[in-house]
Amino acid sequence: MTAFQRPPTAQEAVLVELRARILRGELPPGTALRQEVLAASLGVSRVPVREALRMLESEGHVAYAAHRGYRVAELSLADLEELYALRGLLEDHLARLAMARMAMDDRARVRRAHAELEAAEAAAVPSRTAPASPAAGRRSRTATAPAPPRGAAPAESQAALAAANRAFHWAILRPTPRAERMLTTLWDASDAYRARWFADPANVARGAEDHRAILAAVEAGDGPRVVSLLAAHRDAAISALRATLPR
Amino acid sequence: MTAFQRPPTAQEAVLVELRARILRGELPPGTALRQEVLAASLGVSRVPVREALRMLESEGHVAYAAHRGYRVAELSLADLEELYALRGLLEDHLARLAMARMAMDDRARVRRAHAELEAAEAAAVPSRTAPASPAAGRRSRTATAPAPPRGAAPAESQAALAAANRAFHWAILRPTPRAERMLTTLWDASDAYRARWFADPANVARGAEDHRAILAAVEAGDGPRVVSLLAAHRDAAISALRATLPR
DNA sequence: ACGCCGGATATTGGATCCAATCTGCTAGCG
DNA sequence: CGCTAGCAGATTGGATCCAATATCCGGCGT
Repeated sequence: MTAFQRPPTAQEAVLVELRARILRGELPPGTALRQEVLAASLGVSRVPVREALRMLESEGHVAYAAHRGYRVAELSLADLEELYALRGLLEDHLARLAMARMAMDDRARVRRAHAELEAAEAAAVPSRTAPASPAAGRRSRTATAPAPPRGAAPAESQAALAAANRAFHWAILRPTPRAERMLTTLWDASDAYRARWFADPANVARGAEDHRAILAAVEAGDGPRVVSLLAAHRDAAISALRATLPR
Repeated sequence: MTAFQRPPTAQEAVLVELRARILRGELPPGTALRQEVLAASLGVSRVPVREALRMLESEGHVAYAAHRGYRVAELSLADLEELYALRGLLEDHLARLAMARMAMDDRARVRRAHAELEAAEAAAVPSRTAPASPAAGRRSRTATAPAPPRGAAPAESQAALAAANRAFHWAILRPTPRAERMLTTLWDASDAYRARWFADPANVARGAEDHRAILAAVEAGDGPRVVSLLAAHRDAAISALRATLPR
């Protein structure tokens, strides 16, 4: 019954859709983004596309060169390291703060978020129909969506997993508005790569274990342990991501 | 001989100019930004103005409501507190890191930055021709520049002071790229208010003292002291800013 | 008298059209 | 034979025009 949350403006719609496509890993890093093509593909003129691209640039999702257009931002190794250093700094701080003031209903919220996360994790590993990636070849690096993995589930269930994962962490950290903006930026920056990583069920399973341990520590009210488990969780992620980077 | 660094695109020029006007304190927080007016005032059409405004929105300098336009962002008390909490977190970290690896020529850079800062501070307090603010009245809150303080210097010498101040802190902290983006955002958020604060020579003088003490600690290689002096410096700023806020 | 409804105006959002810039290719010259 | 100049196509940037939405104000009904 929730009437369509239709964005009141086309740019907004374009922005949301493009951001989603980038973070999901369609439109992989490096892809050139032709305004005309995107406009056609979304059924609007080039103007709202341009404005959405500008915003994506400010958000760091696309790189821009004057008169040469936009392309999906790529992640350098140095950038990855810095990203996680900053995440560590912020998340440690937030986790300590949050654990110090964690009340009963906060704990309940974390538990609920974890329940949904487990559901999403289960949904993302249903069939073993995800072998090695289908020899991606050197296809033209342009805005053609790279054919979602066969089967119905993956595309959206992975997006759901990413969302549930983030919600779980957010429930623990309870970031204040500006901190949330920063954290979102930092998480987003690696989402396109993480999408690939989450494609392997084994990785999802390992993450799930981490999450259960973290939940337990939260329930126990063991702040320092939560902090260190989160740090370990990030460390696992960073070394995994290193492998998916160009070289 | 440095040929004009003319931006290759009008949006860029508009972006830079509008941002400067906002951070300088012309276009005070809350001002409504009419696209038509800005476009005329800058000699371009509305299109580049719109795109610049979008970027300023992503940067947090202006607030946007669909179909209702843009206005210069205002700072709430809660926002101010969070701002400085995050600055503290980041700057403590960066300062510790930087002091641990500070080499001789880094120190020289800090010294140079401080010399320029002192010059800027001196230039910003030349004449005592800055009494109480001229009863601002309730003028229509629209994009009319609020008549720069009389005399030739203030407008640009204050901008120079702000720049030199930032350069000094940057020289100490040496932020990595993403950290710099974050810090810039955090500093920018209060610049419009700080502009008012810096209008009073007494405040500039107090800041100058802080800076000298900080420089001394840097030269002495006393990391912990640098960190604590920087913290005190921020504390002074935050309590000063609190006073300039709406209520 | 108060509140709701409807139209006029101003302002923003979007589409189309034109101009400026870049890329790649081809031809001409050293 | 390699390099540079310049031309053609493609793509982005900007301006003008039109549509959609919000605000403001006056009139009507209860």
